[in-house]
Amino acid sequence: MSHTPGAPGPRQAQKLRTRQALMSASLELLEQQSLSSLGLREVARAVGISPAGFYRHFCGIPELGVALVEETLGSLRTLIATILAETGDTERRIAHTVELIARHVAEQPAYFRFLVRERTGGVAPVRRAIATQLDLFSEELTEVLAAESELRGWQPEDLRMLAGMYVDQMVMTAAALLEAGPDDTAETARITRTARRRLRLINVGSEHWLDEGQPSSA
Amino acid sequence: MSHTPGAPGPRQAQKLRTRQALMSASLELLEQQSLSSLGLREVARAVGISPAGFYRHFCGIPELGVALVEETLGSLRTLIATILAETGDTERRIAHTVELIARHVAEQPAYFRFLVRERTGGVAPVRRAIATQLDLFSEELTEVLAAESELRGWQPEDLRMLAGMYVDQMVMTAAALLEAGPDDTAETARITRTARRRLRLINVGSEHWLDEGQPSSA
DNA sequence: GGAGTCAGTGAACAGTCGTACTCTGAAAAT
DNA sequence: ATTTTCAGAGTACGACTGTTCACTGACTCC
Repeated sequence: MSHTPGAPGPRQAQKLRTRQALMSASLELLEQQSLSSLGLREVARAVGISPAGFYRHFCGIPELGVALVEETLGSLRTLIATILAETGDTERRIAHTVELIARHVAEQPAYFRFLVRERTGGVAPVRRAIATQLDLFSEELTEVLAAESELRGWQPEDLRMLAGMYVDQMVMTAAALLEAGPDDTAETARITRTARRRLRLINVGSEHWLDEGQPSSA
Repeated sequence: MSHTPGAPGPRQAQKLRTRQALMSASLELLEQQSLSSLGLREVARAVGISPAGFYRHFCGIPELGVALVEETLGSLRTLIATILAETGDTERRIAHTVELIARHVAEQPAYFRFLVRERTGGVAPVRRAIATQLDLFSEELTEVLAAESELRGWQPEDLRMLAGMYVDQMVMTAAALLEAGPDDTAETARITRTARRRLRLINVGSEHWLDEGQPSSA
């Protein structure tokens, strides 16, 4: 019988396992190419199933790409939450955030490579999925910033602008770290150093944002 | 005879013409896909030459991509020079710069699409070529900023950091405008508005950069 | 325990791909 | 005027592509 809906059963368990295999194999293959040139057969071959079997999981490569977005950004969810919950003085927060990103990029390069590459890649549905997820992240950050005492009196639009800058800054930092590679420790140090300074500059700017009369129509 | 080295002659003139045709056809094809999935035959077919004829101009798609980087960023050279030579008060400079970018993106979407997409794309030589060109642009901007009276006393490294932020900001603005499409005037207006605010925030930050003791080792 | 579901197989389809080869004909060099 | 150069055509090659189809066999449900 096994009326427990939580228990997947050997059938669906195996299906989920190959589905996961398809996705992780794709991530590996995508380190050297981009999604729009990834072949359906190529992926199927990598996991050892026939090309037709691929269709049992995804109706095509674009759909697999969208699924990869969900998984990838889901896996970064804890990283994001950690960054959002960051407290303490600004300098520490910046240093900790950059270090967190650097560590995650070093540990899971494929995830970030996929996101950074396909964010502007040639597959529209995937591009949209990534944009949606990043917008969601940006919204969460906006709410965190709204609770910040230093940002009291900010207009909601400006808060969103600031959050967007932080998000884009993190993505660009990840991209730069990926380009350097994990072995180039000197370049990695240079990138994280610059990333900290950029965040610091944004922070300084936000501290004096209300000093000048910000035109509400500009 | 025609010993004038400047005169191309009908022979080389025709070769240059088909070479140019190959490149512009590629740019069109690349609006819907990325370079790593662009086919040699596909390009040859688009300009009406045989696949073998392609090799008379490029030894492969990656080489064509690198040539595209040169042409694309060469074509943006005047835009960049205009931005660099910008004078006047900050607010005007920001508004003018953003407007310049928006106009160029609307007029030559394919150029920017190619740069934005392949900047993080799957073809390493092209990625490196774009990075080199953008670094060059960043260096030029650094020198312009060094002459700025408001930035007197800045360390060279901080100037490079600031220039890099401006450059990345422009690239991201172009990317956002491309994603919106030229018809969505409301979204376009929203993007340029946000872009102006971002530049303004960076500017405010740079005005107060030296206020706080900037740790030289952070 | 018998019927149905369904992940995965294997073969076949019509294409496309990159590359290599010889050949042509007009421009260039002598 | 004759020879050389060379952009491009044409052909052929083997390999790879996405998609469809009927099929198998282990699981699920009643």
